[in-house]
Amino acid sequence: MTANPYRDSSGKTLTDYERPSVAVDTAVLTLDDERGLVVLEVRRPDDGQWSLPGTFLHAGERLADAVARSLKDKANVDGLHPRQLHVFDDPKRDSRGWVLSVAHVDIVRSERLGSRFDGTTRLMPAGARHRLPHDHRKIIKQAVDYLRARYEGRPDPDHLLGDEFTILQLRQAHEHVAGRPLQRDWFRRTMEPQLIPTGAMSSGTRGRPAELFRRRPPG
Amino acid sequence: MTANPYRDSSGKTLTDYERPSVAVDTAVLTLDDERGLVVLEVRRPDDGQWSLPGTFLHAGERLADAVARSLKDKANVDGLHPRQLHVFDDPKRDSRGWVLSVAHVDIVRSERLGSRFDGTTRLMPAGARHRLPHDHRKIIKQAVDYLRARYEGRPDPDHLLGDEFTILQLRQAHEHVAGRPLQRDWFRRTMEPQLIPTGAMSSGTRGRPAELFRRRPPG
DNA sequence: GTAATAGTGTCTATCAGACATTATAAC
DNA sequence: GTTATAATGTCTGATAGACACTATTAC
Repeated sequence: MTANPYRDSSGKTLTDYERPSVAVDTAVLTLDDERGLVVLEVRRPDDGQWSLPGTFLHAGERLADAVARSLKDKANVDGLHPRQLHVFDDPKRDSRGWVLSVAHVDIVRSERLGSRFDGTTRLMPAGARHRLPHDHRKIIKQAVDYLRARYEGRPDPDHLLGDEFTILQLRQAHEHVAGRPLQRDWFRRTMEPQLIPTGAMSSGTRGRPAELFRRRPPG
Repeated sequence: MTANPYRDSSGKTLTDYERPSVAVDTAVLTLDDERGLVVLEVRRPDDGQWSLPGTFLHAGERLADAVARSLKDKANVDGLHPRQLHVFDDPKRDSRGWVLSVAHVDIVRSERLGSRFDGTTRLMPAGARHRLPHDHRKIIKQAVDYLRARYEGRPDPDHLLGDEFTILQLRQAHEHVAGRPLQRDWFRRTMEPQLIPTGAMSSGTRGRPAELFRRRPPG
């Protein structure tokens, strides 16, 4: 028996199967000085419901490209590098039909969201218990869990800070991600081996100026 | 404006979009006394190629159900509880067309694979570098990484052993998953608080009989 | 008896956590 | 000078890792 690339092993062609629509939904997080971790939400034009930005996958499109497109179209945000979290596959989860949704996460400097639309986007605390459609609350929880694990022990892997920063700035970013205060001495001692001092000093601060560091390239 | 549940925000209906086929592929792992972690492979009837068992998602089907169906049909194995790993989404990854594949992992006692088909299934070491289609090597690597993280510090969470076992049996199972020897004293001391002694003893062994334990219910 | 494995005791090096001290800026 | 923050030093309690010793079986 020769292989027919357009048939699977049961002999059916691909189009013999009904196929699901595939969507992407993305939790875009950033830090807010007062509120800590906040998540980007967009208002749907049809029913006014706030939700995570998402879209249907277009023909032949990569998931990451669909995420980028949805963020550009619905929030006017670009340049992100989303990572997959989970596929939500309950056939009844979307009233519009059979829709699989691949949840994604990314976190960016808040300035990267400066271009976002005014009236149709907002930033809400990641822990807020307000109304969201479908599985979006679960997505946010998974996104936060993912980031907390990712940030443990590594100096700001997603560049929430610029290339140079003081250890205080680094610790405050990590505390916002972790959602709890971190021990000052221990934080410095675990991070410093992974940093390179620049020699330059911070200025305009209250007490003794702090040294500026940059991330040590892994390896 | 009222919401139309059968249109998305751009006004297209769901059927206006081309949809991908969605497949599942599963790395089913078990322990082999000699070879350590081994993975279940099936031979495709059309071209004789060995690969991870997989199938296309049927209309309205859950991913976990498709995994269960593929394992029953292609390997005569059932009763598994697969977990998602990753979606492979390269539009050109499958020569038969546009196919997204959701990779899954599970690990079971080897007796659970006792019913598997003779000529069309085999167990191969998870680290073997033999030829596999598509992204199946990546799936196995992710599966092993997932299980190693899952087994760290917890006594056999996926019940590779029965309800009762000695600490030696437990350590050997963990060593096979970890792919390296584990320290005897430390292993006992971290595991024992998570175990309940049954009072019964192992018998028929070489040296002093070992006490049998069962897992302590979490909490 | 010997060999083999189970289980326990103890020492050490490491490290998270806490606290104290010194250094250097703004005011 | 005082106040605030940075940076460093030191102590302590917990624990991974190593080793030794005792206990109990098969042979």
